[in-house]
Amino acid sequence: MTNTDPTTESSTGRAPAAMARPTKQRLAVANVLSTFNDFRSAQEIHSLLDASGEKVGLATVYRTLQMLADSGEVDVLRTEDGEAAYRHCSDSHHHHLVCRSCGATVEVEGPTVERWTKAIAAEHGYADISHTLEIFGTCASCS
Amino acid sequence: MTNTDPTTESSTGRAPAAMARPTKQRLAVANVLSTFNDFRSAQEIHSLLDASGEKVGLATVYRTLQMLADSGEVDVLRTEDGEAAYRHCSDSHHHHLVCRSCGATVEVEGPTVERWTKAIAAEHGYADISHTLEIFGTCASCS
DNA sequence: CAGCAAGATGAGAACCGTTGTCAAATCCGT
DNA sequence: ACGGATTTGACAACGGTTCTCATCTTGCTG
Ligand SMILES: [Zn+2]
Ligand SMILES: [Zn+2]
Ligand SMILES: [Zn+2]
Ligand SMILES: [Zn+2]
Repeated sequence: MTNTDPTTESSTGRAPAAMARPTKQRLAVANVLSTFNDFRSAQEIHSLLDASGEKVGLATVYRTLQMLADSGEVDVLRTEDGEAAYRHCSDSHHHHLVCRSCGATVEVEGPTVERWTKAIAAEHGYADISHTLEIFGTCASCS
Repeated sequence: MTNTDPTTESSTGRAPAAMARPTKQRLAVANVLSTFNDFRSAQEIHSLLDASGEKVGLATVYRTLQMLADSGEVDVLRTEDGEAAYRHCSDSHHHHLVCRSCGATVEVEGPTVERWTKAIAAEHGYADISHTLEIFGTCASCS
């Protein structure tokens, strides 16, 4: 929320939501991002690029990911051990139901919990709400 | 999937709530934890100990915090930039509403989200449900 | 098309939170 | 007090992320 970016004052006015400059590398990153639906680490994404023949420096991958995250084009989350994981921003916000023993994951969503978090937050005077939610259990075939 | 826990505890039930060994250092850490209500980083906690005269090695602080977290005596969460933050925890199941800028934390709870997670999980055939949920926002005084 | 300045890139170093190492200190039951 | 097991702490090592900066590219102008 703090407006700390002095570089956005182009004479032509507000920049559109498009990528600042569609360089080969940035397109490559954006491209890999569209090949998977789960969250992957920056380094993993770098490897994917490498494996697919695209040669993009690790620093550039980080920079691009950060940039896409800032512009809201990708979702970011932190793994339990502190790594950042990225995923192309899907239109539907959802959570994960993960099997504790085999890892089987189901994507779940619903307005109930979304409403609840917003309500609770508003009730306490908090604004600009976001949340993280993971559900763990034992799946049918592991019971 | 990840089978990385060799310390298989007996399936007899809940872990005992007692601290393994109440050494001077562990008590000191547990003590500082009771002096604040928001989430603090391990290093911050180490500084607090230092400032209060208690000399506890950084490694020990990390170890103790980890241990308390594992035994459920403290809450842990990851800040946006990947650092772990700790806070003394009340015994009842609850979630946190955390201010993104000043860290002010409110414990929240309610049957709604509990019911929702159980229902969703059951709907997908998952049993023995648990969940993690954190809500982030900007508190009233930081707006 | 040549020239140019702002912007982007990448190899590697720097950073920083966290974890590992291991000798020395401490604890505890006997 | 004794001896074995546990814990501690200074410091090294690690891994993810960011910084640095010399070297390209890009987009544009004339
Ligand atoms: Zn399973
Ligand atoms: Zn949600
Ligand atoms: Zn809950
Ligand atoms: Zn605040």
